[in-house]
Amino acid sequence: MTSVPPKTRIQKRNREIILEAALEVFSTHGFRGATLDQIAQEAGLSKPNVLYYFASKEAIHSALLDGLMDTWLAPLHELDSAGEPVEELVAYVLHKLRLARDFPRESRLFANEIVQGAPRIRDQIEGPLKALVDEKAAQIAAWARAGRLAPVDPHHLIFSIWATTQHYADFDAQVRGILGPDDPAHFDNAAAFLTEFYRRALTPD
Amino acid sequence: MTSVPPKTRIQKRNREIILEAALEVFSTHGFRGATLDQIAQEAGLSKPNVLYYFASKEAIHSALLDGLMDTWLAPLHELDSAGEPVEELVAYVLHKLRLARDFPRESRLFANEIVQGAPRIRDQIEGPLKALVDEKAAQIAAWARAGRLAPVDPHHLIFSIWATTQHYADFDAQVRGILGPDDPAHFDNAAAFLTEFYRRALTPD
DNA sequence: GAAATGTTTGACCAAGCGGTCAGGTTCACG
DNA sequence: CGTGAACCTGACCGCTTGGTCAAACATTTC
Repeated sequence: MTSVPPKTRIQKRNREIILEAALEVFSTHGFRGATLDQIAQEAGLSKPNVLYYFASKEAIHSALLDGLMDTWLAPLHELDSAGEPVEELVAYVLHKLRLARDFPRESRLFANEIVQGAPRIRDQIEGPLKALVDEKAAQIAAWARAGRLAPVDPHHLIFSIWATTQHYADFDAQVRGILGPDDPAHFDNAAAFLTEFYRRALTPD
Repeated sequence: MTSVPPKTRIQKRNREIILEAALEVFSTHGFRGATLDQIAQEAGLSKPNVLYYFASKEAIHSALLDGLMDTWLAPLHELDSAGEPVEELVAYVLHKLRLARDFPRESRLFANEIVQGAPRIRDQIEGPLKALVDEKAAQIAAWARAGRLAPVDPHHLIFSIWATTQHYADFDAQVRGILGPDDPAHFDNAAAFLTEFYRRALTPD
């Protein structure tokens, strides 16, 4: 928001190294559980050097969250009102599941934040996120009214999609504990299950 | 496990006060984010007094998790192989949703723990929880084979139920941010949505 | 090649942390 | 009502935390 884009290439590189390290640490320990020393070590820099690039621990965390929100919302943007409703929604489910598989740390960063009451991103949730969800919910409701989709509460449908997909990133430790640590296909199985599941539930009679 | 049941009524009372306060604090800040001072203040006791009843911060956290695991597993135990499959599963969904509504702090305590890699309850997950889930998954698979249930991957079905119900406790901040802070019926709406949703998805053709 | 600017660090600090302890207070019970 | 056990607390301790700073080291620029 207020930050000027980094000037030198060293700045650009080190800021990125720090954000990468911070993502690792924040996503596995939460904001308070993470320490600057941990982040510095993970980044291969000294602590004062980390603070040379970011004003504070808070600032690193904010930078991460800001940079992420857009990526996280993107797939919902793609819900196309011109498409075939059931297939559009299934595609959204699979897109979100892919995100959970490829960016689990980002997902857990959000999860940590929201479980603890979203103190730092409340505004983003009540503002742009709510606006986008409301818009897409209206779209889904219109589909349902037109009989092209089983009648569903659109907001709760969206929640269910978030829940079922992000579960594989956020609760990975539990999923792996139950399925066994090395079930390499469990994301594929999840994809198959969710596809079939949402298709059955959403296809109108 | 090793703890002798408290003797005096003062011990019983204060241990309970401390656990109640600790649940509040741990569930909103995570283990590392919570402090003994916070717990002591919330409990209305001095910090040394808290440590008179529990050996350490760890010990309080363990006591909470131990006492909770059973409650959390109970509804899955009730899945009755003699019942009607779809209705049994819908009843399970609603039972879990009620738990999320009535015990959100307990749910968030687990969520915090699992998001951060479940370092303290890995054994419980890979042991008793996995055993119970595998048993019930076999039951569900049998129902599906008998044609009394749509064909589904039983493990992923159970994950989806956990995800969709606990979502309303764990991600409460997000749900409220989107639905508006005072939608008193949102749990009822969720119940209606999930009932309809799982019925459609699980009823065999 | 030197001055100016940008980068890095060891040493340090105040505050907060989990936990201890000596001693005072309250309670149960004969 | 006396006494021993249970309960409670202020003061304190060693350690970690986020953050500072002066000075050393690189890098760019002219």
